[in-house]
Amino acid sequence: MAAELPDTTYAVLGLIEKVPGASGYELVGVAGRSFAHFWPISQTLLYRELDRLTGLGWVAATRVEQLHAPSKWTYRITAAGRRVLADWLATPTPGASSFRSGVLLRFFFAYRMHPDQVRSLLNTYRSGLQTQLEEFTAIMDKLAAVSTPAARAGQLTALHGLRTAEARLQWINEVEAQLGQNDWP
Amino acid sequence: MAAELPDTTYAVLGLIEKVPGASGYELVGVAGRSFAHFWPISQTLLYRELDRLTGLGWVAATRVEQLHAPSKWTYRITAAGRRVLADWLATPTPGASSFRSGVLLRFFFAYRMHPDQVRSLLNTYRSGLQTQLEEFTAIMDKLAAVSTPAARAGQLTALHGLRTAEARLQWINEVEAQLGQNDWP
DNA sequence: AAGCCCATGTAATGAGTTACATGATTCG
DNA sequence: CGAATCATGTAACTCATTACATGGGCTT
Repeated sequence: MAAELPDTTYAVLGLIEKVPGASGYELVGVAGRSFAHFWPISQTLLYRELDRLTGLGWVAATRVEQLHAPSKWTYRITAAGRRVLADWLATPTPGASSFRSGVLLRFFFAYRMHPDQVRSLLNTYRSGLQTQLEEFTAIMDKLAAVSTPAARAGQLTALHGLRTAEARLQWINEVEAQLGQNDWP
Repeated sequence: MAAELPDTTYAVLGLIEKVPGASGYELVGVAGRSFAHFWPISQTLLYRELDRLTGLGWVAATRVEQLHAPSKWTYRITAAGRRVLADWLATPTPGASSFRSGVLLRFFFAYRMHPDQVRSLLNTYRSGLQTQLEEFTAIMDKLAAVSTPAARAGQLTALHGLRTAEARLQWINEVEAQLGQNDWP
């Protein structure tokens, strides 16, 4: 059995299936606007995965000359690629998820900080979450107009982010309530 | 200014301040049982950070010979270490957080899968979240008995995980309701 | 004797990032 | 002319993981 590939590889593969004939540059943009919220990747990495996928024969690259812009490579999924993508989608992998939060880490060690400092930490967190909330809401609104299955799925993943952000904003309120009662030190 | 250090370094530093005189081995255990939920680190990495921290003079290492167990190094935070820890805690870094979910990634591309397959994906997710929920609840219960500031902080970070898991379980229910109406294809 | 806990470490590899280079075209 | 967009890539680096090695003591 070949070495297991990272989920990032399949993420790019899935994106190519979803947006056929796109260039690497375009895929960077789409990735940034779609699954970046729960699976961020950098431009360099995406290009590397493109190389890997073509090497594996899971996608086919075609050179396209353009008149009013530089030439580019465009990508399409192959039959083999479609097969492995379906396999990967059907593979249950509960472990493949990671969450790292700098704010929470600080909060965990903030037990002897001044309450005001904790409050400011929470405010930083809150504004970040509020931004997320707006982003996810915007995505849902935008996709509400489209009635494709892909848009449905996108809407629901956005809803996941929305619900998560809401719950965490609620958590901040709970914590602040305790801070208010001088229940901290 | 020196190169910026990863948050992991400060995580270990904070742990040493919290558990003075612990050995590397013990710290691995404590880290796994405490902040691993929002900042997982491996054994090797923790040992590496220990080296770094002693090299920087932020912690002091002392050799301790034991009668019924192998000798060990124990660590204590220094005055300099306490200073940088306080600085780090006060530094707002909203960017330092990352979330990657294999389940969500699959869900995003699952728009042409059979509803039953999606359901099974959601069930995998649900059982993982339920496990988390129990873990966080257990932590909160255990810490409820302790009345130190550190335990308070630990309890509240556990609550963060709890609220997040609850919201996501709710999300699963929402999605399943839509699946039931054959609203998927 | 087998297996677990304590205790620390090496080696190899990989994923992912930032910073930068290049060059064309289009728009104000 | 300068800035933005399109388009791809190199280089260097670091964080982090997995797998493995070692060895003593304790327990069953």
